[in-house]
Amino acid sequence: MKDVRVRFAPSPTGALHIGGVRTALYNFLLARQQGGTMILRIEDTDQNRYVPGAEQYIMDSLEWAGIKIDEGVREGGLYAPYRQSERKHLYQQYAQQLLSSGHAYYAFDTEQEIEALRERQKAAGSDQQQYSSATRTTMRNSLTLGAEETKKLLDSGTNYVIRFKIPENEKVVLTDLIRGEVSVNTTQLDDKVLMKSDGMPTYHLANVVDDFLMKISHVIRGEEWLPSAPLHVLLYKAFGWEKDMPQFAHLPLLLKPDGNGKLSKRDADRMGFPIFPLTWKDPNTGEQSKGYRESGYLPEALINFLAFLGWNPGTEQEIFSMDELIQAFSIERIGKAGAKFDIQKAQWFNQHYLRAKPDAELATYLLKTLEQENIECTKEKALKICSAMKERIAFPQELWEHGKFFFAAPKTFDESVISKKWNTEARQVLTAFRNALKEMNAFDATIAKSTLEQVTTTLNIGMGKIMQALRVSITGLGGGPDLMMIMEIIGKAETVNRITFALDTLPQHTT
RNA sequence: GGUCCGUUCGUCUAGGGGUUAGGACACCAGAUUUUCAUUCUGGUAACACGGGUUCGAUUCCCGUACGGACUACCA
Repeated sequence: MKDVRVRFAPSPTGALHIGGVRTALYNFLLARQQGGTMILRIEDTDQNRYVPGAEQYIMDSLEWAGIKIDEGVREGGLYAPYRQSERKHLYQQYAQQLLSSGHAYYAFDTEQEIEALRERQKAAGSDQQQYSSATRTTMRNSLTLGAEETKKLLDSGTNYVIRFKIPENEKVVLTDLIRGEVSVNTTQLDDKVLMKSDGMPTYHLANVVDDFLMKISHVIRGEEWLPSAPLHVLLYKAFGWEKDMPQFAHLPLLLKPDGNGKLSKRDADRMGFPIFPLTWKDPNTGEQSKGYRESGYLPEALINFLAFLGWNPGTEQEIFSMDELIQAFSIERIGKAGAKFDIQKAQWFNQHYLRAKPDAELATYLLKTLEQENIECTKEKALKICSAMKERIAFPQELWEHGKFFFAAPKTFDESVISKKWNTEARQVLTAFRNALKEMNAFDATIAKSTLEQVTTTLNIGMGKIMQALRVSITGLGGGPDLMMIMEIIGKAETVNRITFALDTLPQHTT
């Protein structure tokens, strides 16, 4: 079996879409599993749509996600260059080959002439393709004009494109690794432009030429390419490369969470989740889109989530590291139907991976946030906070967002807790507890607990009845990590102050 | 419109001629937790429809419906 060589071939027209990340991932998994090569090829044949920074963004995104490139623009490789704009001469050369073998022809039709053809077909009620075996004889091209006239036009610098001459009434069958045999008749195909009038190739030509030259073994790409796959097969045949044709695998699409249709940036914005791996600022509009990274998603969580959108191992294991995915992956187990994008599941994965992180790593993150907020905190304290918080958060930023009370006394108190639990008994216990605390020297979570137990026993009031009140007096909230640990972390003096403040300011209900 | 592709719980999916149609997320309930969350236990919930083939079809075949992709000198 020939070496596995796969490529991810994005176009640098903007940020990398999350669906693109999944495509890259599947390619990568196959390459790694088979001991093959992962190639990043930049498909920048459309000069009008080129966006500065997009290429760098794509590479940064893949790197963040843990998808490593073996050959590419940055890495180099035996088949360089990996940027299609730098391979222009190659496409011209291969287009010439097709021209001389009679598989392609020059076309000189203007936009208006093409438009006129379209009108004629519309009037005739035809369902056929625009420029095809049925209509090419009526147009201005090297087939109808003859060699002499064609040469004259070429020499005079007339604009032209090179079109592929689709064979007449032929059945094209291709085997897709995911969908099985797909067949289509060439009467349904049109004479696609291979070389544009600016001298650049179209996707179809460049893609086939490069995949051949780069010895690509598997073309794994989105389902949106399935309709043009027969054209690509025809191209391989025309070049005489049929035996070296890569195997195709067209991936099911990522669908919007509600309703139907391809997942778009619009949907993501509307539903409030990222669509790009990293934050992206569109240089044209100036619009900024928050990425998965900046939203607190861990790369391992995103990868695990993405891997399961369209693929599954056939076992009941859900948690997979990249290495495990590499082991378990197989194209055969990729599904055929589109997968709706469920951000809740991504959050669950994130929560899982976040919990698995050592406290020290989370503490480093928290400390960085605190620095930005100009809040002092020792490493020991950060460690304790992370340990206390980690079981109840899904994103690292929640360490700070849900843990502000560790650093500042509450200014407001949860109304529903106050109305339900802030009563005479609670005030009694809190007062006694606060007074007892004042008297002591040593203080930690265990002491806080035993002290509170003593107080409640003495006053003969159940601990459950006053816990919420105590919590709200210290954190302002109705929920949070272990209260005794919170008191230990903020310290005795702060605990006493906060209880005192609450007793002084909150209404003295007598319920 | 045409071509191609698809259709199992709300979502991701397993399964496959005879199953109590399995798991996960979400949701709901109970337990535990002195509170919230965690954790644990349990629960609700699916084979798009119609014809075949067959002793038997969710599974195979054909239609229908629905959905999607494509239909550029964009990728």
